[in-house]
Amino acid sequence: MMQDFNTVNVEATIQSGQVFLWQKQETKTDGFWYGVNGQDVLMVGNNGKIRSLKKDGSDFFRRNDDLERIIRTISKDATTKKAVRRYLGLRLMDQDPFQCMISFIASSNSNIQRIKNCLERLSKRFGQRVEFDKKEFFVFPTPKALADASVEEITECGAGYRSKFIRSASEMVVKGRIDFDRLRRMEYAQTREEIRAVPGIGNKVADCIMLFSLNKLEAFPLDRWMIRILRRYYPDLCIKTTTKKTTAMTTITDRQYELLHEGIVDHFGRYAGYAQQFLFKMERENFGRGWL
DNA sequence: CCAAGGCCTGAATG
DNA sequence: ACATTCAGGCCTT
Repeated sequence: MMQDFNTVNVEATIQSGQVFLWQKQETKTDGFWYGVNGQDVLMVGNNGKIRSLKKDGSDFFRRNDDLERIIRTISKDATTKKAVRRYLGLRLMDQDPFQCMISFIASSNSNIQRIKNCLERLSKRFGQRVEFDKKEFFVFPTPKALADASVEEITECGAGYRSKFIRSASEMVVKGRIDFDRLRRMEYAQTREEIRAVPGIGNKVADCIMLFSLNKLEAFPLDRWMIRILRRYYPDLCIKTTTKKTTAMTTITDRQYELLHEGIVDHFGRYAGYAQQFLFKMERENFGRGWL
């Protein structure tokens, strides 16, 4: 049977935990989405067609990826095959790196709704107001805008103890200590090392930033959910790391994270990040938690 | 290298 | 109502 690898499932993609500043607009006939991506505002129809304020020509849905090949590569077992079949059309997005970095620094020890609130308030306070489709939006703050903000002001946006991380990270970008264009061209391991030097960026956050905005498809964010999934469906992969037989032990050390990631790339291959996205989506749906 | 504790906050739970 | 728990981690002992 011939499968369609070109159609993007916009709703599933936007609601897959990769992005936070998106809103659905319902009409009588169909729906579409508006989203902030860095200094740009995007409008996406259910057909996946994008209109944007800046028309920067970026490949937001990564349409240049060879999905047929990628899916063939990651479909190494029954679990992945099932997840891929169920969510065919789910994509990784290629986000603005600065927004992505701040978003995931803000995400630690938090939840979707609160991350959204925080990022919306940051944008409204420090981002530029723009009009698009006769509607008002606040684009994401520039690195300079957040670097110039006080920690207290960032806290007022609901970032909590992460506020100082957000400001330091922004300063590092302004100073060129973090250079996204350069990181984008570098290898996974070295990129990881550099961004992990940013306060507030640990293993999981680093993998999110790399996978969602720096074109590192072997990045495989291991959060509590993914670790749970791996323990259930891929116990063999976990043997190296989890001799502990605990109940809900879903935190791992740096060393364990590294070993587990190696095992994952061995198993799924160089596009492991796509596998993560499909598995994550499936498990979240199975679990049936309110999501937005 | 590993374990434990603290951390902002607010929605969900009892 | 009110208190407590918990959430898609990270940093410091």
